[in-house]
Amino acid sequence: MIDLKALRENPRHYKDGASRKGMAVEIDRLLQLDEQKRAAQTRREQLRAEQTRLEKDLGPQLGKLQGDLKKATDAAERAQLQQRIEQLRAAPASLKGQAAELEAVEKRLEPEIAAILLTIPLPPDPDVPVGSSAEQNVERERWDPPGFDASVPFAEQRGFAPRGHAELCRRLGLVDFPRGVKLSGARSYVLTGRGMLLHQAILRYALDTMVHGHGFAAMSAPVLVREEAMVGTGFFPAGREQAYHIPESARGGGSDLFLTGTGEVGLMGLHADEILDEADLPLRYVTVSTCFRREAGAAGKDTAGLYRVHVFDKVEQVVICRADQAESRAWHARMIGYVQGLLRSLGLPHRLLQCCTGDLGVKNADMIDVECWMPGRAVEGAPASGYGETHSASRLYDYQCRRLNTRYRPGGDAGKGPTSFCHSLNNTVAASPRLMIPILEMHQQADGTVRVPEPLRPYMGGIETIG
RNA sequence: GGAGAGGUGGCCGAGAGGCUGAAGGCGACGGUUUGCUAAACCGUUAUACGGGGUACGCCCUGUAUCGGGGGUUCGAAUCCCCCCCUCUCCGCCA
Repeated sequence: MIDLKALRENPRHYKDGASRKGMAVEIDRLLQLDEQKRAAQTRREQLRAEQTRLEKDLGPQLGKLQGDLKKATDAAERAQLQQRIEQLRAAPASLKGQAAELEAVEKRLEPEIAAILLTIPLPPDPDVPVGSSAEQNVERERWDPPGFDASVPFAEQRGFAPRGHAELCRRLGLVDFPRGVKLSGARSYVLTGRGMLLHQAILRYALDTMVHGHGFAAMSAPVLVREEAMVGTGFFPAGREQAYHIPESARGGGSDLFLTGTGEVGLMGLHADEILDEADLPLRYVTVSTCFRREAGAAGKDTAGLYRVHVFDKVEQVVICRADQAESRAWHARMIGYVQGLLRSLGLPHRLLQCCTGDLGVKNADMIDVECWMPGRAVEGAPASGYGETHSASRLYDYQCRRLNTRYRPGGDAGKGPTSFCHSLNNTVAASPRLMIPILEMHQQADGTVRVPEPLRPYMGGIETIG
């Protein structure tokens, strides 16, 4: 969520940001509603102050008059007293009535203001290239393992035509697609035997790297969350269609629940409505969680194999740091570096893509995607077609923490001084089975077997080859 | 699922229609004292939003907030209604 005060002061900045992201947004309408609401609020508060002042000296008077009324016996005197009481009561009552009307105005405006505010995107940073779609993303860096060149056809270098991962999985008995579909429909799969072991090895290796190599705290994160967590992390309302919805309220339960599409939701939700101690920052969390995605709107896309599935597991890293732009940027680079190190250790060619403004979501100021080379995806004559997205690193400034109401100050909750919203960042460490694709395809051998990358072997009982 | 207890500031804990943004204590912070530490003493100690000012550090001012929402009343932390949450015991279950 953006800062409404900042929007009031500089609407241009946010209009420009939205247009660079290619998002239509009702900023003028929002400002107009906000103006109306504040006018009503100011007036209402003045009336209320007046009412309280009146009541302060009216109370004793009323008490006295009511006492007199009780004692009075003469009918005329009683009537007169009665009338004075009515009079005294009339003034504050009228103020109260007016205030109530204004309050009704505010209450009518508030939901619309809040709804529009949630849709206003964080403006992209000035150094993010302007573009309208993923086509205009800019390649920033490329890495190939020694002795391999992803821009040269696989067959030329290795002496045999690569098999796609789906075929490798079937031939090696790593995945049972038909039974997955029988159980759960399209985009479902069953990892079997060494397929399951490879999947777990990837996850555990990635988790261990982050924890023991980079000092991140390992956490579990709920994957079934309330709507506030989805709104707070910025996935709702825009991405509502992507999430599985459990309508518990319709069954008499307290609140509806949603299955999360990434561990980021659980990790970031952890500190919603908290005031953190500045001394504890940055918080560095890593989780491994099952991710659920409806893939609405992706019908017909990547239907075969393990690339686009409804359920997968992901190791996700999240950093919550002080509200400092330079620090945010430094963490972004570092978090990407961790992934580069991981992919190198697995011998996977990959590249970094600077996402253009049109490819950013509402919540990020900047996003770098990492794509791994998947020989099976490469189309003849177009080497870049072989890259498939495996990671995405977002820099969000305070957009997410403002929505989540995650703040910090020296001394934390019990501390003194003004609070600030934290900055947050997130990046994939490893998503599997998608990451199995480049691993299987890159490390396949002429005989149809697959060499297990060395770092994964300890997690697979020491085996060197799947075959 | 059944029965009971309870939600007040950073924490503990009073208050039972106006003088209560809320006693007292703890903690934290600032100061006095001190060779150092401790103790003692004095002081400060919420947040959000609106309006005004600003040397952009804040300052002044209004409103709201005692789990949430509604109601009674001239006036509600306090009375009434609804909801939510936490805890304890029993049952069921991984």
